[in-house]
Amino acid sequence: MKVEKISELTTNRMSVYLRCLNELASKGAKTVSSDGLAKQFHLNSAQIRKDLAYFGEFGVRGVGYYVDELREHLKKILGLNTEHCVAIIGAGRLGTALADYYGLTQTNFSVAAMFDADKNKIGNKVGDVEIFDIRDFARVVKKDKINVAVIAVPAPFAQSVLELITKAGIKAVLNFAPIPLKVEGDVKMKTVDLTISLESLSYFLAQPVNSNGKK
Amino acid sequence: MKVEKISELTTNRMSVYLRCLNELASKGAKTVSSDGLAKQFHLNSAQIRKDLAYFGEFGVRGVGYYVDELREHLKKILGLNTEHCVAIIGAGRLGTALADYYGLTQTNFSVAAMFDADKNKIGNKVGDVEIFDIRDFARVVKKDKINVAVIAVPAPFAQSVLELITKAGIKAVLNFAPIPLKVEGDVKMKTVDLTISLESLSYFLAQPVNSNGKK
DNA sequence: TGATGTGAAGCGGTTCACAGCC
DNA sequence: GGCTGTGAACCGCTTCACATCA
Repeated sequence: MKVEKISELTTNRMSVYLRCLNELASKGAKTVSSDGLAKQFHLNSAQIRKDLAYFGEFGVRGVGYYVDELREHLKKILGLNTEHCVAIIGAGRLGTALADYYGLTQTNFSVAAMFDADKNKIGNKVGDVEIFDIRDFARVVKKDKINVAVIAVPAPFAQSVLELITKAGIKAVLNFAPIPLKVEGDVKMKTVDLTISLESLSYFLAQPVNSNGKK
Repeated sequence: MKVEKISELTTNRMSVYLRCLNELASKGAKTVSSDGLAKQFHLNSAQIRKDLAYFGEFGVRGVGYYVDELREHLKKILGLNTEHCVAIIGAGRLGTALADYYGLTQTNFSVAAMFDADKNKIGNKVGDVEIFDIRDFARVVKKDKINVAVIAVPAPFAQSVLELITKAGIKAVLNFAPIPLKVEGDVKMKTVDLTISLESLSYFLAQPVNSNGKK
């Protein structure tokens, strides 16, 4: 185990490993080797070992990893042993879909509040989640101990929403607005940009295919 | 201009550049330098030049790039000069939200059909888009000339849906199922995994913050 | 023997720095 | 003078290969 900076690529994979282990556990597996994991889930065994080794020596030589034990380690590493309270800013189609999506599938994240500027939406509920006036953002964040924000507003409003989020002291942001945003200070933002994904697929479709069927 | 393999990171950025140029054009800019682009949108000027140079010599030394001209080049490179027909598989919350999302914002993509296995949903419409029986997939794909598929079904069904898509001859897939999928043959798949994004944010939140406010 | 943990090699992408051109 | 296009340097991630240990 080394004390060095962990790359985001590694933390992303940690999340994948946890998912794989959950599946193995549900099938009753007690131990698994890095090679076994790699084969089943199309991963690279050396990478699995290296990623895990950043955080500790979880394996047993000649045996592999104990599934349940490693799951617990991963949950702790990923901070999934504590509950996260999520605010969704933007109660349009995307925002409301996300409200349900997280609520249903993610046990460690719960959507505590939604926000919008549209008077017709304020006060309504999406499932159990109330839509608040965006002007009450800081107050509600504080009251409900919200520590994750999701930006689901149209692109032109995204930067100012991000600043609002930053001012409220939230450190983790998931952004769906298709626009480069400037992040200030000690805030982590992840952007999910569907336009980029689609246009990149479009690029692929526009390429001539070789005779062997590969690019 | 070199003849070499273009990385996906580059094509992703091409999409970003196009967006930036669209914004500049709407503000009436006629020319822009790589440095100007970089400064305004928090990019790297050398990378912009290098990315563009993979596809041609679009710039003029001492001047920069002509905005409208470069936009046209980028659209053509990204295959955005032709219409793409999209099928969404899974008419749940996410699928229906996406149906509207694309229809509203993306001019070169149009959602032609949705699919589900739930008899109660089949025949209904989301906006203008009809929900078909998943068993009619191949037929509808052929009839409507669908060339992009979106997987918005629960994880356990995703692999078999992907195989259905592949069999129907579709080459571009956008996957929202949080699970590693095995892609066969000449198919390009992009995965948008919200669980990974969230858990990676959770990891960040779990880290101790240094006194200088940086990691 | 079998699988981990890890130094070293390999590879790909980013950034630098400058020659070349308008 | 200003900005592009690009070889070279740099950097970080991935993969290999093996010493190490149960």
